[in-house]
Amino acid sequence: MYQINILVVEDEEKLRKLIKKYLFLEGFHVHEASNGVEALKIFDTETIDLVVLDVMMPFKNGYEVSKEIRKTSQVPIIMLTARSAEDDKLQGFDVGIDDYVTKPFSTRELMARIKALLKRTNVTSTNEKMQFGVLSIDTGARRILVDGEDMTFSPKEYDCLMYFVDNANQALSREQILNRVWGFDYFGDDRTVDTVIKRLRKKMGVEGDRIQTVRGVGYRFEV
Amino acid sequence: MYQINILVVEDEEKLRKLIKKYLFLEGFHVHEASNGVEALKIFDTETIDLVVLDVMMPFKNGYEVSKEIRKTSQVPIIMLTARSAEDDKLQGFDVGIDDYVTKPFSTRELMARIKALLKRTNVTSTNEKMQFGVLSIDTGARRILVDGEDMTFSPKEYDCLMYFVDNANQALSREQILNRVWGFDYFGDDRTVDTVIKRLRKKMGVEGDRIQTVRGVGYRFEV
DNA sequence: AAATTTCGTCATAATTTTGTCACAATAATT
DNA sequence: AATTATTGTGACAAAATTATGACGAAATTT
Repeated sequence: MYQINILVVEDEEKLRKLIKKYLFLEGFHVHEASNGVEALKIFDTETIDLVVLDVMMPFKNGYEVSKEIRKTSQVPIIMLTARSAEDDKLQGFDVGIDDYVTKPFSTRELMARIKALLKRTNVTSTNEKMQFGVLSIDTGARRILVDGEDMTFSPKEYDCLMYFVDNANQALSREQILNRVWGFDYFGDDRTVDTVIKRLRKKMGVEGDRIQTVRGVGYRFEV
Repeated sequence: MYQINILVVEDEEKLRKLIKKYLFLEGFHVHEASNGVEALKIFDTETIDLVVLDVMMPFKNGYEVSKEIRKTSQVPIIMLTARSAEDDKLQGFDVGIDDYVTKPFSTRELMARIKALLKRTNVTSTNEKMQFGVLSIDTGARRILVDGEDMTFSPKEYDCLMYFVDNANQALSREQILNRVWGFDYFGDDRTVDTVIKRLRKKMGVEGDRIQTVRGVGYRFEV
């Protein structure tokens, strides 16, 4: 079963570990960050389904982090606030926070809020098996069959294909692809994408031309 | 068939006998202790697979007992708490409690929790005999034959393989493996997993390449 | 207490992935 | 048709990741 990925951003280690443990017991896959910079880094490199974010943190506070995240993503965010001060909440909803939990909170409450938010945002943990012509994708196994043959896709190739599949029939610019697959702090050339596309098409065999070139823009995966 | 041994530590005799009865009906072998000192004594002399531990007990309370146990063992522990007070839980996870049941509880709930925890910690009672090519696994005897030859797997190797078998055809990240096999609070390097995989593959002989490397992620046991 | 086994880390080797470049091919524009 | 812009592709070296053997510490057994 595919696990839901939750990023916990909390500088206080003890609390972070505690939250992690509870989330783990609930079957979630947990990523940890002890500060904002680390959080953004993880967020860019991992597929995160929900973020639990402490407001009060050294260097980069919760609002700044969420503002950064919101530049590229609509991932659900739950904020942990120390006080129940209303102005905190107001400020938070402004920068796109989805829900709040006020410290001190019970873990039960936090779990309930997380589950509710996941439900609200339709995040599901399905071990999907998809089929496109002779192309079979098993996300749980992270395995792809082409014509029944097990085909090894490199991480970049796999992530790229997943991005295409998630956004089938949509023209995706090289920049979009770079942001999502490489992370927004990637500095290389636009045309790196072309090379990965080349390799993808080759490995996908006859299904390779599901990846259509959208001249002047980027590519599109057709279903 | 090998029976799972459960130690029930509860000073109130009536409740203890009740729990014992239900556990017995579920096919478990039950050891009883009415106080902490007795519990530790039994724990040292018997092979115990799981402990059900009441918090409130005269002389030595549940936390003290679990702290003692944790000095030498990672056996799963379920705590019975009188109140649902969260601070109880916080304290408990600190001393290594795996799960909680709040009084009053239904026996059905307790049984469910126990079974879930046993599953989570890979304690199995079934005298299952599995076969993967020339690899035979007898979980009851905790024995593995490779090509008919009895092969000794170290605890880590065995646990790791069991985790793989339970999650066959699933890509498992190093972190997931660490969490399950090493325990949640393990602090070492990710790549410790690699070393165990190396040893596993070697001992598994020709079946060794059932453990596939999933680049950028971890490993997958293929059936 | 001694012997044995297990375990984690490290260094190094082997392998795979990845980005870039140069040039070819193709499409769009003049 | 020629020119220009954009994309396709093979080759290659650097970078990243994984495999593996060795070693000593820790744990377990004798």
